[in-house]
Amino acid sequence: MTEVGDRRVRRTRRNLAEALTDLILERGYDAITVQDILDRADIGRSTFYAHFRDKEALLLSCFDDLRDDLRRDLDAMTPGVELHDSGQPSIVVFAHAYRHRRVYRALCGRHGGNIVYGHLHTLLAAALRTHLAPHLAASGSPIPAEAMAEFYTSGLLGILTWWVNQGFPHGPAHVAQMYGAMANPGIVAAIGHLPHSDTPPTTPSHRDTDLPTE
Amino acid sequence: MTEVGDRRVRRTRRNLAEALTDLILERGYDAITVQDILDRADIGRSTFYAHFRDKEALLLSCFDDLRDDLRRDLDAMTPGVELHDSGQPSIVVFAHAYRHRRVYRALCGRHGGNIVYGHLHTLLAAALRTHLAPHLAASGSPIPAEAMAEFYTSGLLGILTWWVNQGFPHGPAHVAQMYGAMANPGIVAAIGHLPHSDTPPTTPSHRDTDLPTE
DNA sequence: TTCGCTTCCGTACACTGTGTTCGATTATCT
DNA sequence: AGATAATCGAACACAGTGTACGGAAGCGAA
Repeated sequence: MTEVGDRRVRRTRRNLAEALTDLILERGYDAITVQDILDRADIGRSTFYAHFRDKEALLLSCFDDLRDDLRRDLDAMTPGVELHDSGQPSIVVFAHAYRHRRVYRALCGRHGGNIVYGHLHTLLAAALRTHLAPHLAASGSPIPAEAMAEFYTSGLLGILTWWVNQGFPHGPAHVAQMYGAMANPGIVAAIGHLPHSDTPPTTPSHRDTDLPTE
Repeated sequence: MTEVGDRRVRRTRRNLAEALTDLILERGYDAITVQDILDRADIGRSTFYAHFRDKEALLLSCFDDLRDDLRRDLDAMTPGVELHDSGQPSIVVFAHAYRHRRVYRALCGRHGGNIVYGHLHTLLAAALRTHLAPHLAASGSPIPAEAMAEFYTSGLLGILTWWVNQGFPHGPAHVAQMYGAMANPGIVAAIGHLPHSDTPPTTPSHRDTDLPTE
């Protein structure tokens, strides 16, 4: 498709992405027409279709940047080990969301529609499955790995969207700890232990290294 | 609007509902046009709009019947007590889904779209909040009730949709037990105990009262 | 059965939004 | 400065939506 060397191309894509996220936050994704985006971004109709097939392609393009970023952070974790009591994958996700608050508000909030949610769900489920699989295999748990990944992925996304929709209270570390307090006991029960956990996850209280609320 | 005493009305609504769920299972909700429903149901265009404002209204009408049924089942539980280790609200939901497999497959499966999911989420979150609130108040947990309801609702819906999309393996009791095995340890950790639980939920093995797979 | 009422049908229509085409114009890179 | 490539804008065909209305037919009750 179009290359990224040209300044005009960068300007066009940047304007379109910004217009889309703006409009999502104002009216919600479903209520937006292509013409709305064009007017807001001050971009010609034919130009838009030279870059994206439709509205959804633009949305996914916006999401892909975030997605690649997040995947890099997730892949940076050592799989199978270093599951602290706060939950390794979750803290990465929450920190990432906090770092890109505005985009998360648009894409993962109440107005974002289900498209992004589905893709994010797939991404996180794969990451969780990778982290859980070795432990599950060793413990002989009767619960299928897919079901576990499904449960904890949905729970994580539930807390994430709740956090986003509330306007990011409490800072990422605190939210990650809340998630860990609810998720880890179940994981311990299924696996039998939690690698590298010196403190029992049943009583999370002090040790709060939070950033101030936005 | 239209009354329900007339045989023609019942026939129209029944045909429309059946056509919709059929088409959802075949192509997915988003790919369906009103005209498609009309052709399948053999109903005139103007007749459709005499009953429903649009496609979504028809979908919600289908969902409302289920919703009322499920809510009755949920309200039949004594709030605050009788939380077995399998998880009271969850077993009700899973049993209800199993009883209405076909509709759940259409409305809550991969093809159902996000509309139903959102409404079901709201309903279940309210039910869970009702069940958890008294225990949370007594235990002084640092986790806000909204966050807990969000987490366990999302997890429940995650397992539910996974179960639905897999074609209902394992029977409702078994799935409810899986959910309980993952969810209850976290609830115990937050609340401090689980009312009326004589057996620890950490090792769910025998005691399977399942129905055979469909 | 017949009467009155309601629903249903079918067509036609206005309208909104989509995605494409193409020649003219303008910005960018080298 | 000149070749290249992106943008613009207007026009177009198309699909789907929701409404209006007159005639036909089914329904419940007497």
